[in-house]
Amino acid sequence: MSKKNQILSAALFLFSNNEYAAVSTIKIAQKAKVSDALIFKHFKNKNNLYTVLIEQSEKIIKNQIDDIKNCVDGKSFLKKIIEFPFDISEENYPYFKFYIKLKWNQQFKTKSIWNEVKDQISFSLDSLQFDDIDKETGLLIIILDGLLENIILNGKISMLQYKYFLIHKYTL
Amino acid sequence: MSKKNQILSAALFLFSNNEYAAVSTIKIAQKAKVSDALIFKHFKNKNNLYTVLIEQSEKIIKNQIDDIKNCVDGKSFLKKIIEFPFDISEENYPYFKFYIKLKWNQQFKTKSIWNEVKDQISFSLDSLQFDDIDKETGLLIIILDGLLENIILNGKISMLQYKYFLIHKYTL
Amino acid sequence: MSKKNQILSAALFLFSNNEYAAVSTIKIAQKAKVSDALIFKHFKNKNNLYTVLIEQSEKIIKNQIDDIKNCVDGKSFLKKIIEFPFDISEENYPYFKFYIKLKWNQQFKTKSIWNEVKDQISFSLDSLQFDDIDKETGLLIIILDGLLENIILNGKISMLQYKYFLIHKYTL
Amino acid sequence: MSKKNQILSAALFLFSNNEYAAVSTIKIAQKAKVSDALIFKHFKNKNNLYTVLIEQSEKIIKNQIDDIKNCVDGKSFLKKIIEFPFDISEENYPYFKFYIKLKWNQQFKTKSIWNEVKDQISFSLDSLQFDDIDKETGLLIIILDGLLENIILNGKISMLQYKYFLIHKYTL
DNA sequence: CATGAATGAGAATTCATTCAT
DNA sequence: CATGAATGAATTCTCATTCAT
Repeated sequence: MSKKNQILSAALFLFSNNEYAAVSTIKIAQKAKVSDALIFKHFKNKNNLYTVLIEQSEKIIKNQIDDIKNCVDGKSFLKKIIEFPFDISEENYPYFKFYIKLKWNQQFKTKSIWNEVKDQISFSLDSLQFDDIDKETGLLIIILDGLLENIILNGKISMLQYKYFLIHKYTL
Repeated sequence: MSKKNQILSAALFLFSNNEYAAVSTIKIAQKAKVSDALIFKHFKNKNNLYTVLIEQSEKIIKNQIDDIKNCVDGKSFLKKIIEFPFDISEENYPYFKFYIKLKWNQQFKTKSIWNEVKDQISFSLDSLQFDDIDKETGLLIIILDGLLENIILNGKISMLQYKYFLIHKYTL
Repeated sequence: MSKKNQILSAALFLFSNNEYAAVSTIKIAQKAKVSDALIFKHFKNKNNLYTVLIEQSEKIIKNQIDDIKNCVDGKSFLKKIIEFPFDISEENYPYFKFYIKLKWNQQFKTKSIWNEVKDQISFSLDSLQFDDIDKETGLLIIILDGLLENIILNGKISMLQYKYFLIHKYTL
Repeated sequence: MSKKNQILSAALFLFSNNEYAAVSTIKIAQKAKVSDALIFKHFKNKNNLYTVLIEQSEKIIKNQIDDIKNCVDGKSFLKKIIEFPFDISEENYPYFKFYIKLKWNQQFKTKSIWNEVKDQISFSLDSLQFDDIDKETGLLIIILDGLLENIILNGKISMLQYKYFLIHKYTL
């Protein structure tokens, strides 16, 4: 792994578990086994490193979401989307944790993770004869958000029951 | 308002909108129109001030929840609990924002806001002939959590539609 | 004991065991079981309290020395002066400790404890047929200083042997 | 001189003339013509800088003492040891002043400067037919301590007379 | 590409002191 | 006489960042 990637990886881990201000560049450098000056060779400043991580996370999350977008059938798409929070590889947890936590930070405007699939969710729910598609869509997103957050924070085991429960509830 | 309360109030506002480390005691003092030394007369240190705010928030949130606990009828209780996030007085938003955000902080173990009413939710759902009470309860709590978080972060207006939608969905 | 004396007593104890700057007025007040504001009612400022203690110590030490000055006989006076460091009441140790330590503090010019009896020492040594009275006097004072300092710092027990040794050495 | 040594040197000078707490890191930095942050790059904290100085002083004092230890003849060794306080190079005064003053500080246990030569003093006094070697040794050390302290605090000039006086007294 | 040395700005905290009561 | 509330100044220490090598 290149030193730049060592820095990114260390920073991601630290930022995902700690506040921005609580993660000093020195700590990042130490965790990355790199001199602290090197951080400023690769990134304009701490904030820029943070921004790069945001972009990286966005990209990785988007990629994961894209994997289920090609599902044309409504039922199987909904099943996929409900399973999504449970199927995230644990090595990607930091990206999600980091990104989701961002919503509490006023300075960064982040988009909802589900933005890209919102329409497809609506479409699928429609095909399943749901009324009030907009609200059903919004509700499902709220649920997905909750599942994901719980999994990221506490692990997937305790949440697994809800996967089957929801699949059954939506008759998928 | 006593100077101690000025400090608490300023700190709550700042902490609810910013990271712990990003809120300096000087900023708190300035917002509270008080010398920063005074903070340390009233609180052992910054962390103690933070802890006091956690306890205060816990108490205030608990009080609000308690207000709906005396509702004996299942249907009206569920209605109340769904309306709860929408009925929070805006002046209490900082307490909720502050407290809910805490879940991202590893050092502080916080309880779920709904802990105190979880049993009553189960009981009420049972009385409404729901199957799989445990999971229905968990799901509803996930939804409530999502509603609350959205309201706290973005205001209640955009979420209002979900209040009526859920009341209707649960046939209350 | 008056509160003023409580302050003086607490301050003496603390100053005798710690540096000036390491003894905060708050600690003095706590030890004296008094509010810290009271210190400034009785003393203009911390430095003044310190100065008062210097004067007090000087007086007490002078009083103790005076007790042996009335000894007219050379031999018995020398015996008395050698015994002096061993005869100090332990409750007066703080005064001595406090005062002797002062010599390391550039801002305060303190006189030697033996100043008042220097002439009498010379006189007594002369009566015992010593040559080079001035230097013998200076040497004895160096020895007395050393004894006293050791006793104050480590207790008298380990030094007791030197009392008899010196009395014998000076054939008293 | 390296900046680290500038810091050590400035700190030694300041600490040897002032209390620990009265020597701020800023003053050290100013005297060393260095930013105060640099102090904390080279030393974990102020206390660590102090500790390093203690070790340095111990080493330097030990080295000076070692220089006279190789004197095998009793008489000439005693002469050397009596001359020792007068032969200290003035540029080393701060080390001695700093180290000797330490005995008033409860937190630091320091050894007597003469520890390393105590046996040799006993041995030499024995060879000169003194009785009660132990006490004679102790007494001489008290005298040496007194001489050294006076020299360090007030300069050697006024004490010089005692050098010749003692050499004569011990018939060296 | 990589680092060690260096620093200015800012953080939390302590302290001596004042003042109203 | 005694205290609680309040503060400005100072202190130790951390941090993001720069620069020479």
